[in-house]
Amino acid sequence: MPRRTCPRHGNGKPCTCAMGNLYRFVEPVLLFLLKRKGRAYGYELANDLRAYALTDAEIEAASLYRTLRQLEVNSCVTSEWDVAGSGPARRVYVLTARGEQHLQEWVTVLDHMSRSMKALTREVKALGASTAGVS
Amino acid sequence: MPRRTCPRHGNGKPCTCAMGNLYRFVEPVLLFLLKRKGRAYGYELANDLRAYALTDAEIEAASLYRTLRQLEVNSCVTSEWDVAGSGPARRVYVLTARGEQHLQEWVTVLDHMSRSMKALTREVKALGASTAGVS
DNA sequence: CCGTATAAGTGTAATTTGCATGTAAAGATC
DNA sequence: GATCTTTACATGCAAATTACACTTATACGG
Repeated sequence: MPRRTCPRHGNGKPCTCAMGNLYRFVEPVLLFLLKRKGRAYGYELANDLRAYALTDAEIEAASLYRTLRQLEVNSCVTSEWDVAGSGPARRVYVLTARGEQHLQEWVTVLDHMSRSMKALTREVKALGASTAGVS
Repeated sequence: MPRRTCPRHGNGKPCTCAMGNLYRFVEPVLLFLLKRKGRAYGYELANDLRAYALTDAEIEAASLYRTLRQLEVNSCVTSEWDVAGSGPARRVYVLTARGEQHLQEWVTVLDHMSRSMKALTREVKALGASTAGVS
C-alpha cells in the first residue's frame, strides 16, 4: 500500500495520488500523443498529457522525460535535437513502428483493464453502500 | 518503465505482467470480496481474486497476504485466528466501516480510470493502426 | 515416517518513484 | 551589461514498492 494520504490534494476526496504516480500509465498516453502529433518534444507533451491522463495524479515532469528516454532505449521512439527555434534546444521525438505496435498492445491491455474495473464497480454498487462491517 | 518482457508468459501476447503486479489493484478487489463474503481468510480469497483481478497478471500470494495485513494496519479490516477446522489455523478477516468507506473511494477512482482508459483506447482506434512511424 | 495439500507468512535484492537540484539558452527588464 | 524569468531537459538519491525465493506449521493418507 502506497502513501495513504495524498500530500498534494489534502482534501477528503478520493484521489489516485494515494496510489502513487503510476508512471506506467504515462507511457501509453505518450505513445498515443506522438502518433497523433507525428512529432513532439517533451515540454510540449506535458500539457496534452494532463488532458489524457489515466489517473488524476499530478504528472511529474521528471517521469515524463524519463519515460521518453526509456521508450527510446526500447526503440519505441527515436529522437533528435531541434536547434532551430528560439529558446533552448528541444529533443524531438517520433514514434517508430515498434512504438506503434507497443501502443496497440497497450490498447489491448487498457481495454481489458477498463472492462474489469467497470465490472467491479458495478458489482460493488449492486451490493449497496450498506455499512455491514464491524466498527 | 518496468521489465519490458514478461518473464512468466513469454509468448507474444500483450500482458500486464510487463507492467508489474500492481498490487495496488489487489486492494479494492479484496475489499469487495470481503464485503460480499462477510468473512474470509487469505488462502480462500486467492481463488476469487483471480476471477475479479483488474489486470491479467498473476497475483502473488505474498502480495495478497501483505495487502491484507496492511489493510488491517489501516483499520480497513479486522482479523482473528480461526483454529476450529482441520489443517493449519486460518486468519479470518472482516471488513470494517472504514474499509467499507475505502471501498467506496476505490469505486470512485476506478470509475474514473475506467472511463479515461476507454476514452484513450477509443481515440487510438479512431486513429487507425496505420504504421505512420519511422522504421 | 514420508509426501502432499493447505495456510500464512518472512527476507531481501532489485526496481520504481518523489522530490530536490543542476545545466543551459533566449528574452525581458532595468 | 547584470540579473530575472521562462522554456527545456536531465540527473542524483532516499524512500517506497515489488518480485521471487524461502520458511514455518498442521493434517491426512498410505
